[in-house]
Amino acid sequence: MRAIFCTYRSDRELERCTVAAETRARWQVVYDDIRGQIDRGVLGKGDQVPGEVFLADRHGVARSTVRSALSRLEQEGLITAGKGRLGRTVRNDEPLVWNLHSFERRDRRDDPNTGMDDWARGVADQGRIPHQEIKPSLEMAEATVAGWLGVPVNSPVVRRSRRRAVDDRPWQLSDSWFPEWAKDTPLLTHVEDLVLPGGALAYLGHPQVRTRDEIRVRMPSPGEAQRLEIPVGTPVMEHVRIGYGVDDMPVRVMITVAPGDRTTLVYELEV
Amino acid sequence: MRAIFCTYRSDRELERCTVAAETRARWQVVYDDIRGQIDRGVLGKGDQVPGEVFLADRHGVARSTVRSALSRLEQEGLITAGKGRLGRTVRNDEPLVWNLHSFERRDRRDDPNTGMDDWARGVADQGRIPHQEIKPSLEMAEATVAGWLGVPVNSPVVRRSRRRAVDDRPWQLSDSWFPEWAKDTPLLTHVEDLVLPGGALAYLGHPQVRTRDEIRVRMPSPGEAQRLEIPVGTPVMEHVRIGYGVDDMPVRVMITVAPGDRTTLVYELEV
DNA sequence: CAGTGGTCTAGACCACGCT
DNA sequence: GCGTGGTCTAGACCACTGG
Repeated sequence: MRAIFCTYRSDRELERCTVAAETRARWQVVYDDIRGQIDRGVLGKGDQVPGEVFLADRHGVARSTVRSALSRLEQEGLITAGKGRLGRTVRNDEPLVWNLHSFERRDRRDDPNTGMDDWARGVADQGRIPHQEIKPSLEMAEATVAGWLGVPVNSPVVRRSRRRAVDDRPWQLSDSWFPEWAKDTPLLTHVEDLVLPGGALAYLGHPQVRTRDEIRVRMPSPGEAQRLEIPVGTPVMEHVRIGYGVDDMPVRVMITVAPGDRTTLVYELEV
Repeated sequence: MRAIFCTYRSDRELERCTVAAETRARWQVVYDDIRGQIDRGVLGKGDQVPGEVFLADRHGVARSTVRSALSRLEQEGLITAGKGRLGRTVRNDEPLVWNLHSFERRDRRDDPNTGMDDWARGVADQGRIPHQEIKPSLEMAEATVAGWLGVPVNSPVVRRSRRRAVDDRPWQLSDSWFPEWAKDTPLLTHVEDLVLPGGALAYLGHPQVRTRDEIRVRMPSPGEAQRLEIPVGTPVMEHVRIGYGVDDMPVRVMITVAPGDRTTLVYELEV
């Protein structure tokens, strides 16, 4: 029983693990080879990963064994596969900060001059170009949304479905749901950002006085992966914000799905 | 455009699917079969997934083709693989709510009677059994931590490394880092929860008056996956809380890594 | 023991995209 | 054209676990 010491360098610390030689699979040897090169900086961000046939030859294994190793690295979000002559490359993604403490709250920064809402301003302030498409619709509330909004299932609700992009790349899918009163407001008719003094909800007489945010993380569904151009091995954040009015009833529910490799959530709180 | 009819017999029902031959890979047919059964509830949480050989036979494909489909479902966190006779099962995880608005803040709920700190109380209130091990140590600050704490690189800092478990299952890895002053306090010597009136930091004369939380999501490193018993296809949340003191200097940085399938973050905010 | 998933091989054909 | 990854086959041996 011979022991092998393998080192693994994380962002914050160096770890060491001991593995029995007999238990180490051949695909793991290939995996460690590439992973080590990435961690040590031999392979930098955006660099091309050696090809499957080359690695199979070098390690003396079958091509499918190499594919097991590379597919694991893809799952972990370290590399991404191109098509044709491109080959695989080491992933390189710049996360965007999304400040959820200030987002759509007291100190919201809608800009009537540029027509940018709070989200767009936050993106523009980071030197990126925001863009969003909005599709309003009148729908029957499904169970989940009905529960959050505190209305009966299948009662009419207004939905504003957003697809947000940054620098012409898809960034977020964000759906807002409002109770029935919203059907007589621009929330149902206006297809652009609603930039109104104090925020659209306050302007329409239904200010949010309290919010509850729930954050979950999971792998994307095939549909989400397609619409957000999410590569294999990238999780998504699911952010649900429920806004409550002065009577402590929900005035809006917003469900946002954001790719994990392009998003950092921030909350700044006073104790 | 040739159509392939494939029939699949589960224990409970016989299904038939029609697929365009040109547009759909054969592993995707198998994938859609199982995914559909999960989505429609034919396969419930905890149920056993049909075996590889069985599926290969029913769909008339090679076993490795079936494995491609099942491995994709594993990546997406829908099923999990057992060993030996167990086979694969549909995943079944109950997320635990972690309220980060109240966590370690003004309304913290440490309990001197039970010796539970704020986190443990939050878990116990949800009917689960919390447990944590703490390892304090004096270390040299790495670049990341030094930057967050606002101290020189390689200057001495106190680290309290936590491994939290719920119901005897690993739950979080949480490391707190304190500036040099902490080396003369129980923060460096006490290996249990520090339950002190108003919270340890306030009691020791360095209250947090403001915090900044950063939340990121990624796939776990191999070490994290092992220590937290994270199955394939499960992302982690990385939560960084920087606490600032009355002089607006950081008094503590806490980095928490939590498995995505067992955690829901909650922030409740007043507008 | 029988059946499960884990690993592995040595081939094969294809679509794609660069040169 | 040629090398890339995507898909697929038909075998094989192994460790593990339940009945």
